[in-house]
Amino acid sequence: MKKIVKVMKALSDPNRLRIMKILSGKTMCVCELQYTLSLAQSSISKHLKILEEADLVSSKKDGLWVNYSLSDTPENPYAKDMLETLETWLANAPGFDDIMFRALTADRQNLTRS
Amino acid sequence: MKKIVKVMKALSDPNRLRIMKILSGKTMCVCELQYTLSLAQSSISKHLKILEEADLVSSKKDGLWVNYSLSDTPENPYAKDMLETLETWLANAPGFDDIMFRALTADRQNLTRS
DNA sequence: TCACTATATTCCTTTTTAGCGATATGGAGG
DNA sequence: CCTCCATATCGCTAAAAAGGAATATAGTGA
Repeated sequence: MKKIVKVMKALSDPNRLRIMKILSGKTMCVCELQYTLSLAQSSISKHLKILEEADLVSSKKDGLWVNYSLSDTPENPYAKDMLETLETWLANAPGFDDIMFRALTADRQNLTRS
Repeated sequence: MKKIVKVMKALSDPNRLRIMKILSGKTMCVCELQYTLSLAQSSISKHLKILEEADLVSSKKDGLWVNYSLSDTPENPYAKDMLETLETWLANAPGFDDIMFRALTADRQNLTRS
């Protein structure tokens, strides 16, 4: 039951749903999500941690960057079910257009000083 | 997207999940839920309101009592999906034994002064 | 080793939520 | 109309969650 709560809580925040929607389209690093959502970097990191602890998202280091994507093989069965459900929901739900448009121009190369 | 958040938020609280579990077994009035969950009456009412506004639960007056049950024909499609999902989840999830036992002895006749 | 960069963590503030007691509402019966 | 009861709502307090700025961490390249 604790696990159900964890997954539901993770999905009950608009910005985290936006992250799920974005990641359903492509893998992104923290800075790209930060740009897309116009949130502070620490806020993005915190949201990602909550999603990762709910087993909805997984991360993989790539040098300095950390790439986040939807969890491919979630151990938490509730997360697994919700990932399937979200696939349908987020594909059709309104209210994501502006974010998805912004996501198109999020490119770590341009967001970086190097 | 607002509607998704509403449904997820409604399901991200342990006591509201307990209510969903109990109502999946039988229709109950507020005082029976209050007895089963050992919460203040006002707290139960508030939880039920949140669940009802998410379209997960519906109510029907019966004299002085108000009977609550799982929403039979939810208008909110996300609520509909989650009701199906919860049917499986709650049937198997651990952590509800004590509550379900208490629910067995919840009877409005014994909880009432009349 | 040093400087630099992306991300994680900490600290603090503001907002939201859960809980309770007290009061309000509305139906039932005298 | 008046009283009683089940439930809903209000007002408040305490705890949790979201947000940002600042700092810590860890990888990279010189």
